[in-house]
Amino acid sequence: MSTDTKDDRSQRARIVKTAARLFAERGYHAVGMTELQNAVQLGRGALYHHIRSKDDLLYDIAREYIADLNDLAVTAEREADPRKRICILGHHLISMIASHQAELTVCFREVQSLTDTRRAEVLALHTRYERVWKEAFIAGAEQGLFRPYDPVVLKGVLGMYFYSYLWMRPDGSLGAETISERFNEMALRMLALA
Amino acid sequence: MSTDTKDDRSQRARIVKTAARLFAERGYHAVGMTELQNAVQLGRGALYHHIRSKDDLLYDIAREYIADLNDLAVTAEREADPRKRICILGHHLISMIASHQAELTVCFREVQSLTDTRRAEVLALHTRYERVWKEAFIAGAEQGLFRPYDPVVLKGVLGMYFYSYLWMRPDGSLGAETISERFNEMALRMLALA
DNA sequence: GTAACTGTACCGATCGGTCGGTATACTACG
DNA sequence: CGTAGTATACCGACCGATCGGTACAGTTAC
Repeated sequence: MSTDTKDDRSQRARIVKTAARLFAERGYHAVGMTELQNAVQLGRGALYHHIRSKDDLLYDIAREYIADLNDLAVTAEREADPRKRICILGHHLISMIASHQAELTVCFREVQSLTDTRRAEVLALHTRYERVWKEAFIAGAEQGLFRPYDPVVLKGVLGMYFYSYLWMRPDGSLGAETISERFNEMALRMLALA
Repeated sequence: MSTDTKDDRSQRARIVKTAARLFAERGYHAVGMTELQNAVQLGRGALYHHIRSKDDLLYDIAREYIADLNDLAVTAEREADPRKRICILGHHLISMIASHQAELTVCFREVQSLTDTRRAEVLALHTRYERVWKEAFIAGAEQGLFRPYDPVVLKGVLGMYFYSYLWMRPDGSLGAETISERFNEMALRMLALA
């Protein structure tokens, strides 16, 4: 009784979290609804009482976390110094990956599994996020702090950060702080004038 | 008649190539054998005359291309100068991704879809490949050319290169030469002594 | 009562894979 | 020459299992 007033929302959150973990571990199409229902210890009917469809589950995960990343990016844009802005963006990104690795793994790796319309929507959010980085690079170049803007440099820097979702371990000896500090330093090296 | 002597091997190669493309585009589990048989314009029986199973198809692709990468890495190890060795490794990696993007996408993204034994085997090849890079970093550090070895730097550099399988476009304006040259320069910056 | 929550039995569709059988080409034997 | 034998390439029907999703009755909380 005491634990039952929050049921609906908390059950749904539990389902989404578990789904994200399973999708990240084994891939969206490899995970069946039977497997998910066993993981959350719910019958088929109960499971579908809380969610609309498997596709919606994926959509919700992929959309929410790239949207969160964009929200953080907006706050970074207030920083005028391009170097500091890069560091804030990098710190936010690594922190998000560290604290929501499964969800961001789904976000990065399973976009292709979304239906056409939804994939386009989520990809637009990815593009928007990348644009914030790009504009920081351009601002730095215009102020004479960075080398002239080069899309290859942008992709390289983003690759360095993004790829961490594949190797970072939440219980590993390397904390998010350590990683983001070193990555930020490397990013600034990559951007520095020759 | 005139085209039929080479059938078996070339048909199989065609199937593997098509499968790699489909797996890269939509994911291993999302691609059905019916879709593959339509793509190669063969009946079900004919398809299974050339391959043993869907899993074998994935295994063959994932194994062959990471093995090729390792073969190239072995030749790079002959280079004594760590800086040049990095450049050779980077050039080979980007060239391989550019020329076999679909296969390497499968190789990087679909390892998880392999059965346990095979996944372990392929992952061992990935580890071996990464070790070649690591040893180049360590050699450079020992010779006083690079900063002391740091696993975060290794992951960052590898992320920069690897991530290109997601954004590189074979018909794009950026050639493999351009990309690897700039990435190599950035990698050396990341490794340079402070 | 009623509205939220849950389990079970079930649906059509699709999954990877196998089956018996056919067409064609090459070889061997007379 | 003919013809029987063998191997390869191929087809489409079909298999049991599982897929995502639904219907509905039962239970619980207020």
